[in-house]
Amino acid sequence: MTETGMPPAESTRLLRIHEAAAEVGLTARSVRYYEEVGLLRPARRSEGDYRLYDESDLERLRFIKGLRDDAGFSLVEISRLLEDEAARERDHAAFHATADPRERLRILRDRVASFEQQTQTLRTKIGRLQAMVDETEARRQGSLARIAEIERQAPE
Amino acid sequence: MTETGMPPAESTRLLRIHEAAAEVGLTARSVRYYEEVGLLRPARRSEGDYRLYDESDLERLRFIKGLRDDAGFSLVEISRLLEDEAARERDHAAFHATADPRERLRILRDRVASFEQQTQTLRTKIGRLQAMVDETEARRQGSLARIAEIERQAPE
DNA sequence: CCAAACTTTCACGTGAACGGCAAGGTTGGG
DNA sequence: CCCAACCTTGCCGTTCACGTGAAAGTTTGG
Repeated sequence: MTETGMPPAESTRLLRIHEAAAEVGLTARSVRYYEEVGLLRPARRSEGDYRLYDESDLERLRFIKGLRDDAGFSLVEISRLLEDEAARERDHAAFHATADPRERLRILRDRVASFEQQTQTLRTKIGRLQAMVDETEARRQGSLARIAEIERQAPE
Repeated sequence: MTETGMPPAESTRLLRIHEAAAEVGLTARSVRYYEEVGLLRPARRSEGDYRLYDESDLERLRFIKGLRDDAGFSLVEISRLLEDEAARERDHAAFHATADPRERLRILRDRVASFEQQTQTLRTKIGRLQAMVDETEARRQGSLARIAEIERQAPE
């Protein structure tokens, strides 16, 4: 039945590359490429060296896709944004390796700082887009004014 | 030919490609490329076929650069966004060619519609970015909660 | 146990968005 | 009128972000 020496009784289901890619709306090739340029590594490999992705990998892939599609960041920029995230993951291990509350606090505070850094970057981008919206709005108002003018001078 | 023999009373200063490019923070090569893919044509050419850009060209270039750098749109996407703009420019001529108020109203209303289309596209993008900000904020809150927990259990 | 379906790495191909150079023509100050 | 500093088109090179096989190994339903 289920006991063959008991493999890691992890309840985290692991997906192969096509499944994982489909789950987040990417192609397997893209996912491999992201690994190639250092954006993520699969949680583990199977006995036959198949890439196996867990839920946190999927989260990360979704985040990458969001930065790419929605924010229009290049993979290099995403890389920089995720540098903090990488540090976070290293700290994650460190966090569980220590029981010292002071150490844990330091790690958590670093995470908070890096989240703030990310939101700051995103908000800067939002600000620029908003400026473009405002400008377009202004031009629209200009046209509306001219419409009103004509309608005043030559009512139907 | 329909000219009066008089050169267009240039009240607008015209810039050559390097000057125009520098003015908006692009390279001459990029500007030529944008022309190649149909994003803009210079206001006119000199006698020796030099490209000459006027102020409205600069505005357009700034808009393109904004869409490219700030919004992260591809040139194809920009092309679609500016398709309306191209129609606007054709209409600009038509606008000045006609004195019929009804025709002018139609043209102006088209312009307004296209402005609204542009802001809509931009706002969609802003919405997606905002969602990412919200998510990052939520994760930040999670860390803050864990910090509070530790501080409660092990006050300094 | 076997074939189908999936995966691996390696390698070359592709479209977008330019960079850079060559071989000329144009402009403008002296 | 001359020449340096622009500009033109043409064309090939490059980087990014993948796509597309090829050849071989792995997993799994029957």
